Amino acid sequence: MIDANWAYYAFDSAESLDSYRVDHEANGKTFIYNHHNRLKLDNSLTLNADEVSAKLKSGTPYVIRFKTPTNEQLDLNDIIRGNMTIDTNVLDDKILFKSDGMPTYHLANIVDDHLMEITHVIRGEEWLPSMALHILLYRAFGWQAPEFAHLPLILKPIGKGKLSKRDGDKMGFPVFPLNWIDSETNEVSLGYKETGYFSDALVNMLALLGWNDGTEQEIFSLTELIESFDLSRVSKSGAKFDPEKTKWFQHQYMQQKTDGELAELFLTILKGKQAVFLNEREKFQNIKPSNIALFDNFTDKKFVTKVISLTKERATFVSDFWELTSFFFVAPTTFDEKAVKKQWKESSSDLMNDLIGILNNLDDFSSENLENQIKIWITASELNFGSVMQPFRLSLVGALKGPHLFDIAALIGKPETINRLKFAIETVKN
RNA sequence: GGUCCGUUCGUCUAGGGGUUAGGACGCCAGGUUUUCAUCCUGGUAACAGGGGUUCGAUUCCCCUACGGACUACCA
Repeated sequence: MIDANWAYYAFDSAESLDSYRVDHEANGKTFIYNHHNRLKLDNSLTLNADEVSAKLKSGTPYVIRFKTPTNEQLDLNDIIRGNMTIDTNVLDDKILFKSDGMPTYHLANIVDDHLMEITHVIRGEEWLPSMALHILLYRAFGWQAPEFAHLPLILKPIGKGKLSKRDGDKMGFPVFPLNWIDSETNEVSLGYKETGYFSDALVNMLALLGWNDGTEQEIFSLTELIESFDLSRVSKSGAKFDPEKTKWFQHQYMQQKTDGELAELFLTILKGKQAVFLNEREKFQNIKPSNIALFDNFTDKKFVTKVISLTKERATFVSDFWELTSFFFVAPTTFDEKAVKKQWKESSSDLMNDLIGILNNLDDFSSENLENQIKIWITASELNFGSVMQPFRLSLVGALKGPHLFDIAALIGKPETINRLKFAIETVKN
């Protein structure tokens, strides 16, 4: 490039350039190393050949700068932004080769991409100002330039500027795909994977951030994305990142997974939970003998799959399942105080005793039959539905939450259901 | 400061010379439900401002404002 007059040696020291910058600034001007002043500076354009080779021989530090052409309106085409024109006179003579013998990004990038036969350069908008230089570099080498697409930036959810790792740490959402550990502070920034996001949900969210296919479809499988994604439909402006919408995507993908797939994932969490309870087995045994029988459920894929089917729709992450389903595996040992106060009336113990009587006589403990029989009893006894169901739920779950109560009873089975009712009658005092 | 890019509900966006300016997230209300959720239905809410061009502008052009990027011997 030097031989072809596309570049030149520059011997200016960092200090001298700095002082030029300071000088210019003091006069309200901006110092740019380009055609404006390259002929007044210390380089191979101003020095004669002998002086240059003397400097080089003596080991004087040098860089190699690009000799930006002058007085040209450069037509640039970006797949996303369309046509732009840049006046080459405003460009500076970028350093191509550093004094440490290493190329700068600009040189390395062009050479590397050319050698790798890159056809499309797709990168962040922060590179847009460098595009003119890169096009010029391709021209200088006599290489055909690839196509360019400058993607809009992802911005902070609140406040100004582009999204940074720090924002995620502050506001409690991941920024990186995987955990990232700061090598200096050892601080860990949680990644999407570790937080529990499915990769296809994350990809879908990212794809829709600044792009859509023109229809109202928002959920795209990877295959659909490959089919319909089109750079020319990417929007030009930056997009504020929305953690809530990201969660919504994750929830959608959660619902698409089969109960079996989710059970498989939950099973690994359950293994750890089971270990905890096994460690406390003795203490636990004193409180609730009935729990021992349930330990098998921790590893029973069929059982876990059913549990998932009852609770999937309310889960966003696999890690939500324990909170949602722990009562399927461990009987409640305590009862939500507020709920007890509100729903466990004076008559509740007697009602639950009566309920035990009804349940004892049931051979068919399916959810449907339970529901039918209990409703018949409630109607016949002229009871209030809630006055039975609320203490019943409290007994089985320990709180006023969870899926259809008869499904819960059917799944944990008759002996366990009755055990829990008995325990509640003994324990809950109002 | 300079150069470049951008600007439709709070957010992500569709649209594009004549539209009731559409969808999604969020929020609010109602419904479903024995509970908490989920879910369903409905509602809220936008063309940055000013000039042109035009019969007509949110859409095209210009200016301003605002936002963003870059402005290193980092990438």
